[in-house]
Amino acid sequence: MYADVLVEYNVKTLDKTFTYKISKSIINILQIGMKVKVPFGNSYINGIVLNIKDNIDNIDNIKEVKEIVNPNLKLNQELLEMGKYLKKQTLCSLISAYQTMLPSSLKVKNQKSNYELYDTYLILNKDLDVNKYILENKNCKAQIEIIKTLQNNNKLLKKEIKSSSLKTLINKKIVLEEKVKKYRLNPQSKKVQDFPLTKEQQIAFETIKNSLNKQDTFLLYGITGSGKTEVYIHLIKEVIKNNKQALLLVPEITLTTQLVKRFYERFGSKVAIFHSALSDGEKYDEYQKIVNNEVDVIVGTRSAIFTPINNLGLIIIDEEHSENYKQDNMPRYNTLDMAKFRAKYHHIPIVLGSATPSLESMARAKKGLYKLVTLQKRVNDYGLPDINIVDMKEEMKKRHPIFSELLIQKIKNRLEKHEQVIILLNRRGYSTIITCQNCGYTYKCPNCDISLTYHKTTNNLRCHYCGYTLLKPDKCPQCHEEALNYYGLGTEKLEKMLQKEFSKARIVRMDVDTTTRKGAHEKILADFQNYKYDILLGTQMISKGLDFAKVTLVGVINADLSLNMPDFMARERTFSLLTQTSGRSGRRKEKGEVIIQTFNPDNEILKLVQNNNYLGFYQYEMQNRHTLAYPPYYYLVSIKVASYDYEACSKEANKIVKFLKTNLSKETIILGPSTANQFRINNIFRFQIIIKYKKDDNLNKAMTELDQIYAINKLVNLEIDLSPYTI
DNA sequence: AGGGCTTCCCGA
DNA sequence: CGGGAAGCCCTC
Repeated sequence: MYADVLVEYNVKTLDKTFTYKISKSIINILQIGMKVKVPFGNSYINGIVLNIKDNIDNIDNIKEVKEIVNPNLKLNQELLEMGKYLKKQTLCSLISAYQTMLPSSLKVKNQKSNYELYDTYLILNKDLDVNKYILENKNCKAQIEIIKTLQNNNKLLKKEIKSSSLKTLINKKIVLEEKVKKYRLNPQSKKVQDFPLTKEQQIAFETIKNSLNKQDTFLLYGITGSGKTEVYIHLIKEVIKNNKQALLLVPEITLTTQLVKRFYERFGSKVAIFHSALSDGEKYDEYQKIVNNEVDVIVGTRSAIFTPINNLGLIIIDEEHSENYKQDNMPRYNTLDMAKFRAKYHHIPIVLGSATPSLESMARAKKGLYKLVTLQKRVNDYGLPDINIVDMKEEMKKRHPIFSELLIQKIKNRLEKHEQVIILLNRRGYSTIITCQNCGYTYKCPNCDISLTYHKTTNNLRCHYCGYTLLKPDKCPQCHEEALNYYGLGTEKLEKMLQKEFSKARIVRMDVDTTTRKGAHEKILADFQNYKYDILLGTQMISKGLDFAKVTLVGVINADLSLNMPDFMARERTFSLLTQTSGRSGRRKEKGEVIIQTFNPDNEILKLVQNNNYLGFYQYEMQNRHTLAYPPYYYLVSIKVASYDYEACSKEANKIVKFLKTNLSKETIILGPSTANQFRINNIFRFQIIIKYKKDDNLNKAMTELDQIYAINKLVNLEIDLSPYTI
């Protein structure tokens, strides 16, 4: 018998299997999907068995596979196939596909295999006469004490007994040690009351429930506070009734502490959680729980889509519009693609939930490819907050450059009433955008309709899509004032200013800088929940999924920041961000309020946010996308050409465009090469080529070919993204 | 010629 | 990826 083994090295030239003779010692236990240690070159490395066969074409000097690394764990048939699909979707090597799918404790390269944790218990040896031993050792008081305690308790944790006499008893086999496998996370369920579903929720639940054995995709469009989670919970209970498991994906688990807590309360030890903030050991444990069918529900971030759930019954992707579902390094997979693979494999439905569905999902729902289920009301008929838009151009004149009069007055009011406030300042990314402080004008590319980015080194404005360049002007072309300004206010500075304005307020800041330590998110949110703070200030990480009863005011500082990001998705992101953030306000009886500060009060997107008009936004933005040939009307591919050699980089990028023009279909649009968004990082230059296509039968072949050609090129490196979220 | 350093090639 | 072979330069 022979085994085809995929080896651990992630190199394009080794993206194939090697055949080994299976040693007699493991021939009865070796299975496809197992991790093995094999001789390779002149050392030993790990690999995965992809195939077992009886005969081979003659290979000289065939070597033997003798050792299985961890016989308890293997990639099952579904995961093996999903890896191949992942490779096809992202053009990565098969081994890196499998590496991505496995938690770090189980990665192919990993030599350490023992992550199991045990509790050691002590019990009396029943085969020996303990009383006789006591009589014979009357002087050993400490020993007798231990024996007495054990007689009374039957079983004791070893670490509870500190006495050194224990060792003697263990050596004499009077006391035996018993190891019991232990999990690092042991959630307890609580008796909680089920909320009765509202009419809308009931209809949503029934609709999806009727498809539980079908391969349908649902778009659950429910406004903020409409109780989507409760619908999920009811569906999951239904799945469990059918003896199947449910997978609930969330964009960022550290921000969904509240959700996990809710699931722990309902389902207790039947929940496994899976996300990158877990330690290797914790991940290993949770993985084991899943492999051994010990859980009913898996809650996790995008990597949880690869967990070996044997009897999957439902996949829910919450906040489906979130960019976190796309992995932004190799392999650049899209979680929804993987979910669709699994849904097909298990013949089960997918539920996509959001208050602001992505245009793509909504377009598919409208086309009938997805089934649309809507929740239009907040539970208990709590109203949506009132949204005010404040014109900061006016405030500037009144010398209120950061906090408008209205916002200051409303915050004061909340502090007096002992209610809470959330302040959002979305300073993300580092592109510097020029805005006119007098009239709100921002520079846009005439070809691509995205904001131009200021480059200090060359003193010009540039379009990162097509390469359009403009020398930096002194005056605003619209109002001719010298009021062009670069934005650079961050949360840290804002915190200080806020504290100065409200000296007595208790303020907490939540952004990347304050949340790097493990558990920091949880602590900030718990403290805010327990009213240890009056104001929570943060970046977009405070926008999603939070539910605080006392928050009745949300303030958005500088909404223009995200609106003017140089990206065709900027409008969609802004609408979603502002709608989601607004949704944090007034989630109980007290009416909520939102204040959005902007230099563009007439902006269409902001007006749509103000009126809670998602469908209006959908129509408006679909029109834009149609005109400018962006998704969902066109699919995109992004190719980044990177090299430390500027000349080579530019030359190859042009060669690639030529290659694409001859190899892709005539209808496909090829843009570039232009300089990539981050043109020069660590002295590596990056050019970008963008492909827009509707249907191109040649695309896959051309991309694979390109990838092959550049796999061996050491001077130039290609980063191909077949489903970019951002370009 | 032979040592030392870089590049190339290949793995079952 | 990583070890060994081949290729290449340099020296006393």
